[in-house]
Order: sequence, then structure tokens, then C-alpha cells
Amino acid sequence: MKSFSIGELAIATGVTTQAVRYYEQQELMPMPRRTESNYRRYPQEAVARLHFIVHAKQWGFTLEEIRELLWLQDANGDRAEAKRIAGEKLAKIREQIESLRRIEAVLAKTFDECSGEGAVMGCPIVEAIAEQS
Amino acid sequence: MKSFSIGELAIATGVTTQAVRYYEQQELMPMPRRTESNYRRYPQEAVARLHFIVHAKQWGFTLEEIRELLWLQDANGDRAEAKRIAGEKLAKIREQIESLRRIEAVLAKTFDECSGEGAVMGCPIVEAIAEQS
DNA sequence: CTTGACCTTAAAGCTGACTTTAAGGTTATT
DNA sequence: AATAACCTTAAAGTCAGCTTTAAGGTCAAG
Repeated sequence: MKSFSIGELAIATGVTTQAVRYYEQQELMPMPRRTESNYRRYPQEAVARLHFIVHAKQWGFTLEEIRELLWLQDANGDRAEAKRIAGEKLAKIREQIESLRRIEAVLAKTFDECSGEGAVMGCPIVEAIAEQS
Repeated sequence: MKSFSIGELAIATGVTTQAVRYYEQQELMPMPRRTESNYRRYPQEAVARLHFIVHAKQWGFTLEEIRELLWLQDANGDRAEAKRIAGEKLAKIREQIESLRRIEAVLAKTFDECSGEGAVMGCPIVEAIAEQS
């Protein structure tokens, strides 16, 4: 079965070699075996694991949350625990959406109210920020 | 008319004195006059200006964007310019919402699919992250 | 047998928005 | 006159998630 140098692994997953070393340091990637000349050698599974990290990041998981999920898999832990982590993340994401929507609504309203003509004095956007309770 | 020490200004607006000095350094707050003993003395308008900063931050504006808006007001610039800044911010916020909504949809789906029972192996949440294209 | 592309480590730097630390000077109260 | 509660500055530290730098060692091609 093919084994990978850190550079090959990096290319296969679209991250930099430094990022891979950083994930190792942060205990997301396990310490791989080394060649005689002290080069890292990764097994096939490492590609999948690193892909998991990359994808989870795209989903907005922090490295800390991803570490939790990975350790859970390593320990073949409870599915309930994975669901809890995902549930917490889901709640956070929904809060963020709600918060952004509130801002969007007010900003969009004042944006429409602003004629875009004349001096900034009296501009509804600026006024709205200044007067916010 | 009342004038304020940096501490009074900070309390009036709910920020720390260090933050006020930081805003001065970042050219969001103007350099105020000093007492004989080199203490900062702020006029009434400084309270409003600092409030503007605090509120704009709550709306998700970065300090850089807030500086733009403040300088615009200082120069009594074009309302069109303020509208442009707000418009760019609005676009960014909408992008963020869209991105979060896409994540929310997928995460919510896999969350519902996960029974929460048994070992993490085969868990739909973990699988979904692993298999993401 | 040398050049260049890879690999190694540790440590410092980056962004944003501050906070913390250090080492003092001033003002108000007791 | 002493103490606390303010104020001053500059510089370093914090968080995340890396990137960059420095100073090397190794390996494949020509």
C-alpha cells in the first residue's frame, strides 16, 4: 500500500506541509512513523483523516471541535457524543445567522432610506448608528 | 459644559480606558486636550463619538470601516460615500448569512439523521464530514 | 558532484481588537 | 503624610490558525 511524504499528503489534500505539522502539534494528526533520515511517512488513512479536517473546517468547525470529533472516532466513542458536538455547533451557527439577520435588516432599511445625495450630515445610515439604543 | 477624564468617558460608554487609548492610536478618536499634569480631557462630543464606535462595532463594522465612516463625518464628505461603505458591508453580511445557511442546512439534516445511539462508527454526521466532495 | 527540490526543527510573525504588564506620576481622602 | 484610586507611556501578550524565517540535513536528476 502506498505511503506518503508530508509533501505528497499536503498536495493530496490541498493544505501546506506546515499546516500538516501544525495539526500534528495540535494533536489532530497522529505522529507518523519516520524514515531512517527522519522524514515523516504517512499511511493511506492519513489522507482521509486530513480530508476530514479540511472538510470539517469548511463546515465552520474550529480545530478544537475537530479534535473532539477525531478523538471520539479514535476511541470509537459514543455516537451520542458526536451528536452533542454537532448539536452545539448547530446552535452556534443558528445564533450567528440570527445575529447577522438582525443586522442585515436594520442596515438594509437605512441603506434604502439613504438617498446617496448631498453631504453626510443627516445621512440616515450614520444617524442610525449614532442613535442606536 | 462638562468635560470628561478618560475613566469617566470609558464608564459612560462601557469600554475600558485602554480601549479608548487604542482608538486614539488607531485614529478613531482624536487626540484630546491635556491638563497641566498631562491627563486627557474630553469634550461632550467625545461621548457621542465613542458611542458611535461602540454601536458600529455591534453592527459588525470593523475598526477600519468605522474609521472610514468617522473620517467621512469629520470631513463632512459625501453621503454617497457613506452609502457605498454601508453597501459593501451589507453585501459582506449577506454573503456570511448565505454561507452559514448552507452549512446549517447540511448540518441540520445529518443531525436529524443521527440516532444518537451506539458507536460513532457509521454515524451520519461523521460520515457526512468525511465524504464531503 | 553539484544543483535544486524536498525534508527537519524551533521560533518568530501575521491579523484584529484589544488586554496585560511594567514602571512610574497625580489627585483625593484620611 | 500615607494610601488608594486615578492617570501616563511603551511594549509585550492574547486568541486562532496558520505562515514565515532561519539554519540546516537529504535525495533525485543531470
